[in-house]
Amino acid sequence: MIKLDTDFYSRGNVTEVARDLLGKVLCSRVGGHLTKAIIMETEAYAGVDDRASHAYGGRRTRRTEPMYGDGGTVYVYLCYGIHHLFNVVTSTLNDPQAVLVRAGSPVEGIDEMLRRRGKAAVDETLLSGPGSLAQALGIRTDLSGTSLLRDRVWIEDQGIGVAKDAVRVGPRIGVDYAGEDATLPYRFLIS
DNA sequence: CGAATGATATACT
DNA sequence: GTATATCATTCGA
Repeated sequence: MIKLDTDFYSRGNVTEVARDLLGKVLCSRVGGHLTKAIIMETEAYAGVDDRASHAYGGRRTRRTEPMYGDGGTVYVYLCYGIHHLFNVVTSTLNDPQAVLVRAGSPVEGIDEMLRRRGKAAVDETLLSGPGSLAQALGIRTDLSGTSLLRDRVWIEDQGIGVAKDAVRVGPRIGVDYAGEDATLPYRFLIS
């Protein structure tokens, strides 16, 4: 049970980090509740050259500021007015690369996840979809800009192995507006 | 399949 | 400062 550190996040290769995050355990301690989930699906957002990224072309606003932080910074933002999307900043200062966590598998604090999601029993939709995942773990925009090296949100390596042929790669979801960059194989998921 | 939803970015006054 | 188009989605038919 090892908390991932800066070396993991700051490798400077987003797609590699996105791939390696599969099988890791995303943990949060919010409102006194501990929740943990195995990461099942990720997407890489490759900085200023990626049209799907908020930081495309070096755009820099108050919302995207955390993306320009050091590796291991948390970037949470609101989409469609409702959904909180959880991202992990990879790479180093002023190199805005990030990994979006899209889906997970519940490990701990399941009762609390159910309560936050308004569900009575675990089903496959509990942690599927970036908005749902963030909601179940209690992740909201107030966590944006915090560090994964602290104790509110972090990621552990519990030694869960992911076979190479169990990883599926494909184009990212919901980024049609990004033109050619929408077809890049930046999406990773465990089948 | 289609509507809801509200913070944010951008272009104005 | 104010207005409006936009959006890395979800849920209910």
